[in-house]
Amino acid sequence: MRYPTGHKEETRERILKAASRRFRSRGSEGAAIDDLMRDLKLTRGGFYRHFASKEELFAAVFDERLAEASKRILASVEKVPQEGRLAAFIGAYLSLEHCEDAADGCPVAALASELARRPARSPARAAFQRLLKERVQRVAPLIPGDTEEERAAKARTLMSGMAGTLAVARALTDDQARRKLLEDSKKFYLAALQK
Amino acid sequence: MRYPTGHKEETRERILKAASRRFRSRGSEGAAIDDLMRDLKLTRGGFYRHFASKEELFAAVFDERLAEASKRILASVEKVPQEGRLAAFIGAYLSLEHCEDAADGCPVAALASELARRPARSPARAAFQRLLKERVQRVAPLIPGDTEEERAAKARTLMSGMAGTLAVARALTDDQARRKLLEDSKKFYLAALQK
DNA sequence: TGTACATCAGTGAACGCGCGTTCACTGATGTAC
DNA sequence: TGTACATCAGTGAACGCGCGTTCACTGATGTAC
Repeated sequence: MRYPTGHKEETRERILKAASRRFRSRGSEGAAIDDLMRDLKLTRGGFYRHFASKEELFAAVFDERLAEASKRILASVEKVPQEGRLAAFIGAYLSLEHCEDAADGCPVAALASELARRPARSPARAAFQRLLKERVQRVAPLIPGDTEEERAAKARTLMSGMAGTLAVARALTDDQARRKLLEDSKKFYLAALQK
Repeated sequence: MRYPTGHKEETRERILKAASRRFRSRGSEGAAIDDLMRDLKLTRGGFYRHFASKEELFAAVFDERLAEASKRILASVEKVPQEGRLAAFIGAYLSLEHCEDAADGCPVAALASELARRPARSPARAAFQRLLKERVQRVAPLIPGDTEEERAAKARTLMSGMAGTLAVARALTDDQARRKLLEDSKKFYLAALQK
């Protein structure tokens, strides 16, 4: 069948979107191409018209799709008046909803330790580093600090730290303990970052 | 062959030790039983005289082996005079050596996000939760705070946060950026926890 | 304007490999008599 | 004390399954003439 103009690009986007959810909720090894394509009402063979390999898809997801994930949470923060933005960001990141929704949540919390096991020169890691850098630029302005460098340093610590807290919270089996860890950490980071 | 008394127990310990290293450096899916046993000069079949399944091994590793991993870093801290212990702990945890040695390092940093994907009632997650609890008890006394509950809460936030920072540092490709993240985070946590 | 051919996203069977798990077997030593 | 049998940690071939990847094929539409 010959498909309308833009059809291929559209399919590619659908694959990326579904893959970015699957990778975050199941890890890169837990997300099978067969399942992924079936969700989109396609079959496995068609996948290779869009990506040369699963690993290429993984890198593309970081490059083209996951930047958006961080934008969503930050966009909601920007509606809040300046003084409340840091609290809003921390509150949203360490919220129970974010904790329960890994598929649409932060890729750092879901995939950082997996990325560390990939070869240092892998495209996925390069894309991950770009994603982090962009985030720092967006988060740093929310943080009090005398120099831009100080704000950026604190933004990096905050983001990597909260990602760890979220990952641990997700691994806990006791719901009470999970809520408590999230709440205590919110307070801790907010107090530590406000002068 | 009939083996000397205690031989089986000894083999079991060797498997646990090797597995705990492999799981931390490669993740639970990246560590194959065949490779694991070959490292010990044994063959795959023998594995099942010690564990009913790979998943059982995974849980046993958390239960019997990884508690020790945290003891090592904390034991070195206890040689330091009381006032310097928190700084020593944070410094050791966020050290470049720990960052470069995932195999012998903190299991939370290496495996938390993977654990979150296992069924909530899995033995591995239960064992993980016990491990965390024990760590909190050991770390809390290092932290200033008026009540025991306050110290424990801060210990939980500190440990999960540093685990995230370590995981992100390991995923970075730029060595300069890695050192900087570790150093900045050390300063941040220390400043935030000292009254 | 009509006909023949080219295009190419998607299909689905098949391949190959890795890996968890099973199982009949081994053989040195312990135990029963 | 010597002999026959039981034990059981470890062996390695084999099984089965999941999954990434390949490939000959399809067929509606675009293009060349």
